[in-house]
Amino acid sequence: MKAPTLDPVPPCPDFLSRAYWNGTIKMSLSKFFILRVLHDRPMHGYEIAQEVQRITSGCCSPTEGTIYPVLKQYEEGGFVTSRTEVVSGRERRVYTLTRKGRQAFRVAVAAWLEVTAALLACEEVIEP
Amino acid sequence: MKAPTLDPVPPCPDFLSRAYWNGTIKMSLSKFFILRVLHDRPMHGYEIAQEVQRITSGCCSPTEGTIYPVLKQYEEGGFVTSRTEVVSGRERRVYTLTRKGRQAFRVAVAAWLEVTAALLACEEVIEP
DNA sequence: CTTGACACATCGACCATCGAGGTATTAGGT
DNA sequence: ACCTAATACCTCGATGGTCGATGTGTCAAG
Repeated sequence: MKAPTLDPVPPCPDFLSRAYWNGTIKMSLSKFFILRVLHDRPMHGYEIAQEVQRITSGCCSPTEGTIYPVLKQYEEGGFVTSRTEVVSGRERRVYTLTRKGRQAFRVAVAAWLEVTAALLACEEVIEP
Repeated sequence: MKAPTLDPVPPCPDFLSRAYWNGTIKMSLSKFFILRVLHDRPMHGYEIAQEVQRITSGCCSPTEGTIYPVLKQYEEGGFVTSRTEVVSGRERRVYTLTRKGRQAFRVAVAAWLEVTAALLACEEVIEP
């Protein structure tokens, strides 16, 4: 009841659309920006999503399907700790970045900055 | 004859290692940088790999398993054209960026530049 | 005559993300 | 009273990008 066409080799995406590039860009940034916003202050999952969207000007907006598994992974590895809070009757799980989490963030930033240099250089290539 | 351990939920990667972050960073950049190097001049697959590695200071080094499927996709969509050359007895397939390919590159650069701003801001967060 | 660089190609696996679906509570509008 | 939207959490399947292994072949150097 879905696709009559079955594509073992999917066709060409729309490389001309901004949506395509935004999509692929997101692919490695969510994990990074989750560390980024927790670096400022402890937050709960829902808040993290909004905050990431805000600081990236909407360019990067991880969904809940992304955030909660990642937070679980981070907690498993000791990069964040979590505690349960009750705010006006509602329960929420607040995540705090650990010392180890800050270290990880520093490594991530270093890695990204190197690529950023190459990225910025691309701007000049376009209109010489 | 392989893994005795079977992980439906894989454990925590090493978020402290540069290798991890380089790995995830690569995940959306190869397609981008392939356009980038072809923007300079026509190249063949092998050369593209080396050139991408060079301009990204080794940070991004797409393998052949990445490059050839991507080139095929680009050609399908009319973003590159290819012709066969024979250089000192060896055959090679040389790829040229089309007008449409240049357009796609411009869209991609615009998308990346927006994120880059948020990325650069992260540097200042670390040591206030 | 063997080794390593060049050059192309394919395949299975892995991992990050999304979107859809599910469960609850609270606040506000009518 | 009732319904809806926003808050808040969680899980699952599908999609898509990349890697590493594997295979084929040519050429140059030792």
